[in-house]
Amino acid sequence: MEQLSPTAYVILGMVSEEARSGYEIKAVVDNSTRFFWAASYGQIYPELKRLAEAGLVAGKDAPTGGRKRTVYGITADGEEELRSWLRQPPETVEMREEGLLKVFFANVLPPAEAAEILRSMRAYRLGLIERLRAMEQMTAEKEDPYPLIVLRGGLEYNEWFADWCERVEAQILDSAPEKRSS
Amino acid sequence: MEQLSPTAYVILGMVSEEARSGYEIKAVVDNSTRFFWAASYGQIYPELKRLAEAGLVAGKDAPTGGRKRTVYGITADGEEELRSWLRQPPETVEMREEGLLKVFFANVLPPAEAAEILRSMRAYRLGLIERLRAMEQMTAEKEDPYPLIVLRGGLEYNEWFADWCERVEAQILDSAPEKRSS
DNA sequence: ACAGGCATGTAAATAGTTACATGATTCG
DNA sequence: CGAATCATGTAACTATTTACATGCCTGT
Repeated sequence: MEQLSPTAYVILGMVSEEARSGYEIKAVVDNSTRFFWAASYGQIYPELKRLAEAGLVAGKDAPTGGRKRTVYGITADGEEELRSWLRQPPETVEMREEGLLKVFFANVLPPAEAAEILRSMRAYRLGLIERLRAMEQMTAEKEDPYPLIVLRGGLEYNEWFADWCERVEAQILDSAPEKRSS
Repeated sequence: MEQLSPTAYVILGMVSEEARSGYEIKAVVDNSTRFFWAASYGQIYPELKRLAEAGLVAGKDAPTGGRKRTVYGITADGEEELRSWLRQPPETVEMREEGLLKVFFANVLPPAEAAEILRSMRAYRLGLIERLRAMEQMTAEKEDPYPLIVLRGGLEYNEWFADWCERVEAQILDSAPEKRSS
């Protein structure tokens, strides 16, 4: 068996708590890990099949009312695989932040327009903070403490980022040659 | 002309400062933007061709000694395109951080092993900080202030992250049920 | 002579998103 | 009845990395 992709482990982790359908996994991911690891249907459904073939998860019919539905639970092998992955040092660390790229090249713009990039970035981070705060209550209710730890880390990160944007914006405007009235 | 990918703008930005070869672009990216926007040869060379066809960059032979070499410079159209991109609010914001994923699912591990994840993550960030610091001198020498602003932002970010790891590690070990001698 | 860096490029694989198709069920 | 949500899936596309191939030049 070739080794699994990190996205496979998201799914494995998500079904380890309780049996879930592909649809539910997507919903949970969108309300938790998506800020540092997203997953789309295009990944989830094929991956669930692969994991089932590998014997790491097991699907069973669990219709809601008359609506067809398959939930997947983790198997003993799957749990072992999950635990062994958790014990390896993390590898994938990636970031693609178009805003920083724009700041990097901002020298071709006048300072006022460069500052505008920072304002956009800050507004985006403030929006994220609101969404994360809305998720905080729900997450705090579970007995598993780790999702809350991560969520609060996300909040701190975005607060730092928003603050950085504010400081850099001020710095750009401060050092810009100003028009004097005298 | 279909719109360019953000990676195309990295290249456009990189040749806007001075004419550069694909090889040089890769080297500069690896020493600057790669922490928030990477680019590989597999992207750079084909993209340079596309940009040249679109008239946004222009290549010219610039052999070093007898060694064949093509450097690309930005055209007037290219500068216009770059500036107009810089004026749009940033769109792409992505993060894939396997460490946070592992912390998120750490409940299936005993606290001591969960703490180990944080130690790995912190060590990684400390390593990054060293590399960024090594780049700081060189970056500070240029007259364009923006790369230095971004680099220092990266330093602050990684320092925050390393500190967060330390705090969370302590928190996990603190709240773990301890063996008492009495 | 040979190692290492300069230089250009491509093929294949991997990863991931988007958009679409389909259909059932629930709620107002 | 119609809209929203539940539910599963796939095809096409886009993006990106990795690995390889090629060859020249420079310094030891």
